[in-house]
This record gives sequence, structure tokens and C-alpha cells, in this order.
Amino acid sequence: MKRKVTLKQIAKELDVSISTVSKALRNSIEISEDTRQKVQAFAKLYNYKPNNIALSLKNKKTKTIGIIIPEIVHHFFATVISGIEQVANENGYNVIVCLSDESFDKEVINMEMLANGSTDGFIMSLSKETQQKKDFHHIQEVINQGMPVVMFDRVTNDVLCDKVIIDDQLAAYDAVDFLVRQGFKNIGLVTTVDYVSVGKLRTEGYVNALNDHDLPINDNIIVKIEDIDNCAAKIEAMLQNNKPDAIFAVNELFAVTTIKLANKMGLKVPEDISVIGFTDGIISQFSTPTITTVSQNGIKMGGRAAKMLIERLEMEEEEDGNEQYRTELIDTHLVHRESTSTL
Amino acid sequence: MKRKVTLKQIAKELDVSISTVSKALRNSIEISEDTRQKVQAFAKLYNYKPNNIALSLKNKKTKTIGIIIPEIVHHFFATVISGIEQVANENGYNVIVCLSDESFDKEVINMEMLANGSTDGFIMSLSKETQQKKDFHHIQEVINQGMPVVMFDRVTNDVLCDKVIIDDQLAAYDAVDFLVRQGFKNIGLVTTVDYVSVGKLRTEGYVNALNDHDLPINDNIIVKIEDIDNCAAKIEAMLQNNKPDAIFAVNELFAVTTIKLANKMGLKVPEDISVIGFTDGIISQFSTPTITTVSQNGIKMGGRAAKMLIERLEMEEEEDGNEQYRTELIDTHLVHRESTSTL
DNA sequence: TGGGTTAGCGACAACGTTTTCGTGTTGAAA
DNA sequence: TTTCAACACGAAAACGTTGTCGCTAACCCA
Repeated sequence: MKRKVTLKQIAKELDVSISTVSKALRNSIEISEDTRQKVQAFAKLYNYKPNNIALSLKNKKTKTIGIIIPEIVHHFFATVISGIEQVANENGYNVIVCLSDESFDKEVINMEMLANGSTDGFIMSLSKETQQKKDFHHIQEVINQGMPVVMFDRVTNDVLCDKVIIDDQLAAYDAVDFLVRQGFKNIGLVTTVDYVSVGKLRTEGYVNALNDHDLPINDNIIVKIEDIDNCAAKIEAMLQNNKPDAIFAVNELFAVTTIKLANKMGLKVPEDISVIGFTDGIISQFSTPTITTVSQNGIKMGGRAAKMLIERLEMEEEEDGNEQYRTELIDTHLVHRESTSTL
Repeated sequence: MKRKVTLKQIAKELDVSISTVSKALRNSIEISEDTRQKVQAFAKLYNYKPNNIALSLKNKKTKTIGIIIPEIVHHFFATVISGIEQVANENGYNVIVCLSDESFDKEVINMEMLANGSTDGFIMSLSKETQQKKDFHHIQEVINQGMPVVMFDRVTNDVLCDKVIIDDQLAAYDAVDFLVRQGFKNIGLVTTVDYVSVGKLRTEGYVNALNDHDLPINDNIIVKIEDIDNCAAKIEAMLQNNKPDAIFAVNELFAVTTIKLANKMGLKVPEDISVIGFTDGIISQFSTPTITTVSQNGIKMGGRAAKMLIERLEMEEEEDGNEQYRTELIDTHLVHRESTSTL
């Protein structure tokens, strides 16, 4: 087992100073051609690579991006990470991933851990609990310390920083508008509880679309789900009692669950009831029927977030006077599949 | 913007030496009660936290685990990361994730990047290209430098290190055995090309099960898929020409694809043909029909891998004479769902 | 008063880099 | 022979820690 070789060892071996080795390896003209060659050959032989930690300490830069998300076993978040990782890698950055498990405390702990020098900046999506508590001091603190933060998807207006989101309200509006134009009049909604920002916005889009078409908002066909595992009864009751002709679900899990429950009750999708979901993930693509859905390009979102963060990191070099935070919108569109029909 | 405070700043402010501050914060008995209190109060006020990078450099330990996997937008790998992250976090480790995109070169580059001080060890699953090339020098090198490596799922015998796998062959055997016992006699196989280690093993399990039941191996009902996007024709032809009464697919994507193609041809699952997949992911759970599958607990796998790595890291403290590499088997079982029937 | 102990603290090295600022040697010009 | 530049290199500081060692003053006991 040969441990990694350091400048010091090379210096000792070649009987020159550490500085000389360092300079020789960086092709400084200060060093004679002879010495340079000798040092470089030796370094190559022993496969010398500078120690990242030492470089980080010296440069006060880690070239590492901290990602904090609620969970990773979730197609959308996985695609976002994928997008981040790609752009990060292209720019010489690594990503260090922490999961909050939707817990406020874990989110705080993770941020504090990474903020102590481990990363240059953060890309994050808020945990449910954080959104509920509306406590963002940990994020604000990190920003105050001069570390840039980019939030995506689940964001808050209470923190000033760069953000990457889709226009949830508009996307939901378009989906519901599409249903209305197809002739549906009794369109149900399966959504989250209100403190989840994206759920709330999508619900607003649903409401606005119905309003604009002079359709009534019927609370009986709106189901707000807190816990996915115990939602069946509520959805079934809604389907049973109010016979909606279409459903807009604010994520694909809700959509597929609704479809399955409908099937169980003898309703055929899309013949008896049409369903539109949100997020173009694995489920929408492979369920039977395949699900018409609002695509939400996670790769693109992650890529953009990474780009924004890196730009800000490299910009800081000069002067950090311009605190012009941006919010970028990633476009969405409806992916038409089998779960919707015309009447 | 108040940058992070350092020992030096505290020392200056309180007019004591850096060592005194350091010791006071660590509650050294060398320091008087008075000074300790004063320093600790000041540190708390300014929210002092030791700089991780400096600690890493000093201790020659980063408390970081490098994960290198082919892709993250893949339910199984996401669950493994989740499992790793959890155990890592519990033990004070962070995880830094790199994706090889199934590319040998990216795998090498990522390893070399992280090996230069960024991580204490690796948990990895081989890229397809690496498995095909059988070139593992980058892994061997890292091990030679004294960094422990744990491989999972896609492993190789050519590298000596800890491994966490399922018994792919046995799991496949059990699945096919189950089909045979249900009365199926013409069982097709949808598998990967041979260089993918897990595909190969699962194929062997299929062959062994049929052999043990004295059933013939019929190459006409075995489809080896290289590229998922262009596999439809081959599968359809197999279904059409050979009328298998059951199919064993080596992953869930192949399973759901087969089901969809069967449906398209007018075959009902499970009435006309039964299907068993591999990996209990989102697709198997939510497709219609839900898919009977070999469960492969990614969370557990990741957790075990993390545990093995951390144990080795903390063990190294003492003496690294005992190179007793272990291979842990994670148990699998068949999850019975709608895609299989008795004859 | 002298010797020894101890409490309380600071100096310094070390981890592995990079970079600035010397410094000694050479050769050439004056 | 003197002067000066150019060349080739080394010493040292800095990044933020921790821990070893040494130092000073106070105190105790004889």
C-alpha cells in the first residue's frame, strides 16, 4: 500500500525545496528546464495529484455544491440531481447530497454541517415541515455568511435568493383549461394540503381556470391529501358521490392512485373519467393507461439551478455588490397520453 | 454579511492565544474556569463552528463517503443512495455523489477526482462500459492507496474488496421455479446482454431452474436486449412466434415493456400470459396490472454497504493487517402481485 | 530563603498547498 | 575589477485546526 505522494516527499527525494517542486509542476518559468523535467517525470512516475483538501483550505473554495432535498427516492428529485450533477461536473464541481426526509430538523442540521466549509453554496428544495413552520433562519444565516443559495421547486418568498421554479399555477391552469375545452364540466381536484407551496399554487391554477370558464368551484370534488397512505377512502367517496367526469391531480402518485381506485369501482379511464397528472415521471409513462401529465423537466431545472449557483460563485470573485436575485421559470407543457379523451 | 468566525479572530478579540481558545472550547482542564466561560460565551455569541476543511486536513479524514453509480434516475439506485445516506448521517458522514452515466471514462475521472483527498472511501456500482471492458485499474489503484471500497449490485471478482449483493442467480432461480410450480411449461426470458453481470447471473438462474425441472432451454423464447429503446420488435416476435405462457424479465422495465407489448397484441396479463419482473420499484407497484417481482431491497443494500465501509474506516485506526474482505448477501423474496396467475 | 510543584497559558509544529519575497550565483557589460 | 541584471532556487507565510511542549508566576513545604 503506497499512500499518496506529497510535494514534500517529492522535494525530499529530489533534494530540492517544496516551492521548487510546486513551481516546476505548474511550469513556472522560474524553474530551469532541467529541474522541471526531472520533477515532472518523478511526479508522473509516482502519480502525484494535488490534495483537494489542502487546496480548498488555501483557496477558501471547495468546488463543491451542497444539495439538500426532501428525498431522493422520488423521480422528480432524482432528475433534478442528475441535471445538477451534469452541469456541476462540466464546471469542475462535485455535489454532496443531503436528504431532509421532509424534516425541518434534519434540514437545519444538514445545512449547518455543510456550511462549515464543506461547500461553496447550496441548491435546495424545502422540506414539508419547513414549509409548514415557515422558519427559514438556517437558510438566511447561510446567506448572511456569504454562501449563495439557489432554491428550486419548493421555494419561499420569505428568503431572498436565486430560484428556479416552474409556473405551477399557470401549468395547472393550462391542464384544467385543456380539460374544460375538451368538454368536461365536472372536474375534480386531488391535491395536497395547503402548506405545500406547489400544491397550493396548482390548486390556485385549477380554481382560476374554472372561474375563467364560469364553472363553479365545488368543494365536494376537491380532495386535499395529507398522507398518501390513507387517502383511498376520501378519493373513493369523492368519485362515488359526485361522479366527476375528469380529475386533475397535482402529482403523478395522486393521479395513478385515483386511476386505480376508479378502476376498482368499475370506472374506466379514460372512457368514464379522464385524468391528468403532474410531473412526467416513470409512473405516468408506464402505468396502464399511460397518464396525460404536465411535464416538469427536472434535468433542465437542476441544470439551471447549478448554472445560476456557479455563476454567482465565480462572479463573487470580483465584487458582491450586486444582489440582483433572479427567479427563473422552466417551461412546462402537457404530455398527451391515454388517460384523457374527448367527450 | 458576517463571514464565519475563526479561532484566530476570537483569540484576537479576547486577547488570548489561539491555543487557549481551542482548548477552552474543548473544555480542557488546562484552562481556568473563568477563561473557559468567557471564550465559550463569545464563541456561542458569534456562532463559532470549527472549519471542516481545516479539520479534514489536520486529521487526514474527511468524514465523507464517495458514491459512484451509473445513474441516479433509476429507482433502485435512488433507494441505495437513500440507504447509504441514512447510515452515513447517523455516523457523522456525508456523501458525495458522482454519476458515471454508464461510461468507463467518467467513472475513472470521478474516482480520481474524489480520491485526491475528497473522500475517505468509496461505495460504487460498476458502469456497463466498465463491466464490458473489464478494466478495473482505477479501483485497484484507489484500494492500493489505502482507501476502502465497497461495491454493490454490479460487482466484479477481479477486484478484492467488500461487496454487497443479492444472490441474483438464486433469486432468478426461485422466480422461475415458482412459475414452473404454478404449471407453466413454456417460460420465456427477457434479459440483458451477457456482459452485464447481474443480467448474466439472472439468466443462469433461469437456465438452472428449467434444467432442474427437466424443461428444455429454448433459445427462441430468450431475448437478450442491448438497447431498451429498440427492443419492441424482438420481444413481439418472440411472443408471436413461440407463444410462451409465462415470461421472466430481469428488470422491471423489461417486465412492463413486455406486458405492454403483450396487451398490444391482444394478450391479457395474467390470463393469457404471466409475467415476473425483477426489482420492486415504482413501476411494479403502480403499473396495471401490478407486477409480481423479485424484491431487491435497495435501502437495506445501501445501509449495509455504508456500514461495511464505515466499519473498515474506523477499524483502520488500529491496524490494517487483516484484509478479510467480506461479501454480504441481501436476501430477496418474491412479491406476489397481479401479473401472475396459476394455470 | 531555597527548591519543587502546579495552575494557566502561549509558542510552535503539523496537515499540503500556493505564492511572495528574498538570496546567492553567474555572466556580461562598463 | 566592479556593477548589475538575469537566472534558479529556497524560506516563509498563509489557510484553520489540534496537541505537545515549554514557560512563568504563584504557592507550598522544609
